Amino acid sequence: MKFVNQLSTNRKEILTYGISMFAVLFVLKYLEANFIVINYRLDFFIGSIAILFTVLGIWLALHLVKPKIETRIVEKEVYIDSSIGTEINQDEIERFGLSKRELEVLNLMSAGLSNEEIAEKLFISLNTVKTHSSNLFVKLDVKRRTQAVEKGRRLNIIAQ
Amino acid sequence: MKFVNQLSTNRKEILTYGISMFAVLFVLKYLEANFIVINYRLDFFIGSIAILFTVLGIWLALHLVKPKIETRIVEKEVYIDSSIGTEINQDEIERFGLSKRELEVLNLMSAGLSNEEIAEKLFISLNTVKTHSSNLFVKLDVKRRTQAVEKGRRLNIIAQ
DNA sequence: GCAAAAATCACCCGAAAGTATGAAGTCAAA
DNA sequence: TTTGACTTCATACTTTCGGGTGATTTTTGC
Repeated sequence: MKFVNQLSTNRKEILTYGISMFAVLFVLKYLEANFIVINYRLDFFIGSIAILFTVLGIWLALHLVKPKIETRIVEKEVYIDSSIGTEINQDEIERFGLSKRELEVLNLMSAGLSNEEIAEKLFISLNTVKTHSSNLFVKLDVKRRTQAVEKGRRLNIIAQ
Repeated sequence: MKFVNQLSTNRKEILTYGISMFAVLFVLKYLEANFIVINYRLDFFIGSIAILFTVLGIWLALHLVKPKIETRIVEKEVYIDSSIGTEINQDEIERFGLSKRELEVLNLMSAGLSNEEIAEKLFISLNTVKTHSSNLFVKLDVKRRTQAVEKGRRLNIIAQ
């Protein structure tokens, strides 16, 4: 199928889906055995199933599709001062051993986003953002996000 | 729901989905009327419906999700005078009606200080710092200190 | 193929930040 | 003189941040 190559092999998602599907089918079997729904309103019943699994499919797709963009260190304008270079200092990034994700988090931090907003933007959970930022603080040897931003800006790690 | 805002209002897709859904339900009604499938293998039947609508849901999601805009790293080099960039914009300060104290707090914030540290530095209580920062956020129309710092920097309100 | 690094997520807990509200003193301008 | 902006502080409350820990999965380099 067309979308197969767009899907990642996230087993947890698939497992969750499988379990929910079996759970629903199990309930159906129960209902069938007890003649509660089946002889009463089959069309309504089928409709519910359809809607339910449509939602499930949508959920599945949205969680399995890999977000296309990974890195977006966007620099609309690079202001170049005649004396001081405003380019991003790759050496400093390596010196502090910052990962790609940590750098993304740092940049979004400097844009004033909360952890929650960063999580939404990067399609990851709030906890993960916390982990990244926590590691970032250790690596940069700072205590707060404002300090991290300040240091990152000073070292030209952040897109100005 | 969470994914709603990720969806575009593509009416053609929705229409197609609606039509297919009704078509399937129509077929079901036919089968029901003719007692072909219903009494035979309901579980298999339901399973098919589930799979069918799951696929439909996946298809729907994949076609409704807004294509992520690929952001290119366009480096537009803008040469500027070193004097202009570092000058504090007094007009902007007045435009937002920032007081002297609020400005001090903002500057210390941008240096990465905590409210506690700002309080010590300015010889005022923590509560007062909170009041100043709170008023500052209202005036700058921001929600967080990081946002305030970002905006302040962008408007050249903060000493670089 | 396997070990290391990176990325993901969860839970708990305390600290810091931020909101809301009220109040009181200073000081300049109307 | 009184009005209004500024500064100061407090209490109570909610939200967000950050530390610590542990775990799984994915990616990557050898």
